[in-house]
Amino acid sequence: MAYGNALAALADPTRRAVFERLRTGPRSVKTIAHGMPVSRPAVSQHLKVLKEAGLVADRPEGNRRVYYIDPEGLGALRGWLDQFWDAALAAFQAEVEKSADEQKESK
Amino acid sequence: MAYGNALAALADPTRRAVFERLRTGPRSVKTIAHGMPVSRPAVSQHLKVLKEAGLVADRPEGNRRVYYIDPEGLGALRGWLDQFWDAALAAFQAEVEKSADEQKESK
DNA sequence: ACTTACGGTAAGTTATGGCTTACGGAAATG
DNA sequence: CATTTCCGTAAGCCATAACTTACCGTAAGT
Repeated sequence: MAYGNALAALADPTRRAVFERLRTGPRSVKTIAHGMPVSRPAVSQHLKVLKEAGLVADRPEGNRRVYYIDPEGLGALRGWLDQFWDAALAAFQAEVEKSADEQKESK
Repeated sequence: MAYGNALAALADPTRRAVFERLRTGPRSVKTIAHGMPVSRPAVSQHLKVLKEAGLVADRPEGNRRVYYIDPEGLGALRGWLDQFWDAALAAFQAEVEKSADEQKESK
């Protein structure tokens, strides 16, 4: 269920941009919002969603709040994806062979 | 940019359920829709979105259309996630140590 | 040929969610 | 202690998107 919230959180382009800004390291809200096409409160709301999804965590630093990526949500996503990876490759390979057979038949 | 569409496609719970039904192997639209809380046309619309995101592919089989998972979209997602994984772990570890230092200081 | 099964598309309705402005509180600065 | 900086929350607006029903074409059965 955890990966569901993570997927929903990362679906929005703006929120994903917020998340991607944390890839290089921890940042304050101000520096995250700087240069973004939306207002600072909007960024705060996005951070809240990301936090609830387990994708980011935050720490108070004096006047500011510093956000950073939380591996928990990221790990849940990876685990969910890996469930599909092997099965998907096998199924896809079978389809390729099936279409190759049809090619041969129609000759 | 491909991972963006994939994330958006998998964000919706119903559409994700459709996708997850293909994990065990190829299926027709009818069998996918069977037992779902939404109508069959809704399932068709979800399949269209998944297909445009590169997450599924389809093949005609007589009267029916059989859908199966396409590794392309899945792979794009994995690649994008991996970009964050190492950086996230390192950053998170640094935060843990920082909070441990503060504990020691306040003693 | 008629009928049934299958599935994609169109049109219309409704709920959700992302944005803005306005406000409030807490910590630094002077 | 007044002011400024930083950030979160509330209220309201509006666009998007996930449904529904209705309809259409195509392939299989009888």
